[in-house]
Amino acid sequence: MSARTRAGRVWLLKSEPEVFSFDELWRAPKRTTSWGGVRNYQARNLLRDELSPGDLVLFYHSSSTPSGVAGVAEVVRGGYPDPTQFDARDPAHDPASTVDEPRWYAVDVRALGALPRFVPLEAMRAERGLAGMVLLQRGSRLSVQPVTPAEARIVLSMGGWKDPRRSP
DNA sequence: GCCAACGTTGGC
DNA sequence: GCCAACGTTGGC
Repeated sequence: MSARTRAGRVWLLKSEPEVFSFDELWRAPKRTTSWGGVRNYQARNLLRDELSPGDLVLFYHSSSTPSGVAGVAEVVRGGYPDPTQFDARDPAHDPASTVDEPRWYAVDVRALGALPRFVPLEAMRAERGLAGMVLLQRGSRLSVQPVTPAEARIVLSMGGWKDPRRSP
């Protein structure tokens, strides 16, 4: 494993760029956002239990032309109750959820940088080393996905990524 | 816009 | 607990 990913694991987070793009994260205060509104139990479990500060994030643009990995971010705060579930005006409001027993979780994510080269889905499909990626599995829809270190190295290399956290 | 794949809901 | 119906995701 490279030093780049030594400190933590790597995740792929999907977002529709028309709803929230990597560029919007880049321009956000502190380049940070609360990653919430996820209403799938498998993804919820990952947000709540697995994503940890320092973990790397591949920011994937879905339902887009083309779809693909647009940028790199990092987790800066691990799972905490997703505030949107308590907000009656939020589309992700969940009336069945209570503060004492929250059902949904969010993490905070900070942009590290756009990939010098956008990595389209099609290019990832063509890469033998990425054949096992959750993203590329038939019917895969999970919006929070684990990425292996080897897969991350390939995607980051395709994108021309140099980790600013490691640069002299 | 189409539709395959998947997750959730709710009747029984 | 089963499973049909329905809603959503997301590539094309």
